[in-house]
Amino acid sequence: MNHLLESLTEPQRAAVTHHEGPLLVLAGPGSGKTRVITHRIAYLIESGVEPSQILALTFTNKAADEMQRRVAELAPGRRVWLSTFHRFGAMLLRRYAEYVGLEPNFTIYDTSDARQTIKRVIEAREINTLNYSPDRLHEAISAAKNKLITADEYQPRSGSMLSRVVAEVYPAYQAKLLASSAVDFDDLLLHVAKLLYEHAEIRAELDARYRYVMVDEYQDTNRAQYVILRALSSDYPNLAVTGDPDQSIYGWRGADLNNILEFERDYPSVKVVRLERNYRSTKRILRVADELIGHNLKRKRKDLWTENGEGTAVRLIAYIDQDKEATDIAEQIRASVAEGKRQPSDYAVFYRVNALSRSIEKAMRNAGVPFQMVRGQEFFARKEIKDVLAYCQLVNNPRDDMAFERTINTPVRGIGRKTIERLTEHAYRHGIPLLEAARAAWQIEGFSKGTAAKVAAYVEIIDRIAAVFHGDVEEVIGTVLEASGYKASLGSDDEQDQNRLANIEELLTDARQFDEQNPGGGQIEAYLERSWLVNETDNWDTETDKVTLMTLHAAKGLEFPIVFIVAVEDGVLPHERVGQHPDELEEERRLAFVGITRAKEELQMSYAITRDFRGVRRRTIPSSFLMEMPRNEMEMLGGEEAFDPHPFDPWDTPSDDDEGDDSWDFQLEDVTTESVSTGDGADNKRQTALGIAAAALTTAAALARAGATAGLSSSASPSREQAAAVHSALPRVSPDVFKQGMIVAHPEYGPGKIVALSGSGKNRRATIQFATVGQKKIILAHSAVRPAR
DNA sequence: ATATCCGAGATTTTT
DNA sequence: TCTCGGATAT
Repeated sequence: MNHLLESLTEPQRAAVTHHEGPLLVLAGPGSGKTRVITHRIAYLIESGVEPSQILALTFTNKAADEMQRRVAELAPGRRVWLSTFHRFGAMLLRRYAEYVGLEPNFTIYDTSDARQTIKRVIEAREINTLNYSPDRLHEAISAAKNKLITADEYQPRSGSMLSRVVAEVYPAYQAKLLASSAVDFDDLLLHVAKLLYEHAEIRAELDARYRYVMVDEYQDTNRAQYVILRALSSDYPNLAVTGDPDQSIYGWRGADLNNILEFERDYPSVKVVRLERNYRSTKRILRVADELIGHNLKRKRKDLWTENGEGTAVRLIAYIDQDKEATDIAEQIRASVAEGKRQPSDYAVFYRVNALSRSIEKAMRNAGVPFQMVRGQEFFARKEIKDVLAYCQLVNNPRDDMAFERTINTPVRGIGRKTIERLTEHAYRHGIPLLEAARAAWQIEGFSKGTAAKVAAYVEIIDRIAAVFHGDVEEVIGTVLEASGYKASLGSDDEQDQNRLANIEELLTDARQFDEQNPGGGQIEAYLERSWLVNETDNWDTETDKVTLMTLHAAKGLEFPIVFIVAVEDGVLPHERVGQHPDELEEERRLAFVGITRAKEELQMSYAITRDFRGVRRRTIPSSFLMEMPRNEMEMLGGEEAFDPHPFDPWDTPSDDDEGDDSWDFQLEDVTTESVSTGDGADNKRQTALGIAAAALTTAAALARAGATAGLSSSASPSREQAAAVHSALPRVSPDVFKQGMIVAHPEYGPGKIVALSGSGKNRRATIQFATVGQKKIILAHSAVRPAR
């Protein structure tokens, strides 16, 4: 048998040997998906397909690099085009720039550049943004672009103020980008999609050229990517995609789950391969994950299974507060490492939001456990790096006004706001880029001799850099540092300057390495492109022996022997900002699923009974997801700390009304019964612990059922009687006790959540989102509204 | 041009 | 509680 197929299972083999026609590989977590892709590439090559006819697309550089490496092992010396979608888009756009109104030397703006540009556009055109931040507007524009809605097609939705502003800003922003010969990340896809759509001959040529297209993480593709892929696999429909609808966690970035759910409809002749065998996790971990995700409606059924051992029970722990949670986790890790049973790199701690990492970090430090946090502060996004590269950017693309504005007075050379204003005005009037306006400084009205001289000196700097532009990257950057005076400006020995200097040194080192790999000079554009599209989050190293701390999103695609997921609480996971749309709740559930399935041997989920968040201590509600997990695979622990007495909570008892949703009642009974039956008389503490955990879960169930989470859950609305009953159990309080985000109860409207507050004392008013009647503005002193807990 | 003060707002972030 | 950005003061 072919050596490429030897180590594969039957379904894997079926996918690898699939030659012509569309292919959908539904790959569960840990099912060897990357192997399938890389082996298929190698297999195609071995069957005589030219490597240049194969195109493989991923979402991250990390994934692309990893695959490239593995393909190189399987098929040495045969390079296929394997890159991220965006890089592929950039490559095509450089070739076909003119078709979409760009210069081939266009600049790629990152998110902050885009935001900056939007800001400038708003100022220049004096657009009334109704207080929507540039950030918010960019998000909306980005969403539109992901949906393939161009600036001139964009229509405001009636009733949406935001969209009305966007309708004004989007075309202006897009015009600015084109005038600057720049694109944002979304344009890299949008322009390509448009290009392929509008130019049949180019589409046909590329379709034929990229005869075999493969896509990883297909569940994360957006509309633009979908259209590009369709265009490239129409005459030669050899599109092979792999993905897992259950791991789609980027819906908020425009990913359209329907792309994968409806793949079979789009390509009727598709061959579907399911990789359901998991090689990663224990049976118990897998069953917990499987049962949880089974609560999603929008999915494709998969039967996950594994030959791995049962493993230990998944732990669910209720801690008294976040510090106990953090210290206990740190202590567990410290102890196992000290005993020599484990090493730090075996562990990972996941959280829903970055803000939750604090207590964990602190505890790790105190326990002396080495750890690394994976966070998106990227090297190329640092100010000093962007400053320096902006000079190169401007020389490479003289129309790049953004780069001009960034560099004109950085380092400071006495060119102030007024001067820039005049330049901008002049440029605007003549329809020329800022750099060109600067070249005409001597002719500009209102410029003193001194001002004009300063501007001329700046232009001189740009020209000096341009003179060496065809040399090595290191030389170009070196010239920037000297000519611009940037390096000299970092002369002080305060920490920040020193730090920046060090980063710049690092940049030079990086440039030198780049030059070695790309000899011959004149490669600055390629270098810039790399700086725009490669982020240094990829520098998370698996080599060093440290505990990994990261968000659930960042965890996708990784695996660890032991995983902790913290703050599995209502409002955190699922996050409180998920809207009323059930799809968003399902995405949160998938996020939990992703987290769980990262674990190979052990998994601990935990919540804190009280948590300090944004300065306020709040009692938490355990995540409703916990109630969707199989109790019999789990071990519920309160730990010492959970035994501390806490205030009587009227909701903290199982509700005994028999109305409403059966499944909830079943869950309640289930929990209660188990908490009692588990105590076999031996371990008293344990019994109490279970009791507390169960009671907490019960509270959550009661809340969820009452709809107290105000639209978060899909549960039915409470009856009037229920609302009144709940309400009467609650104490009356002073108006000033009410806080933003607080869950409250109203005798008539039932439970609700405070979304806004104003005034104090008897003037204190609250805007409350009720589950039943929507938003109401209420004067607290005159109302019977009470805190729910 | 820089210091500092206040208020608003505070998910996730492959590119 | 913390952080970022804008506005104001020096």
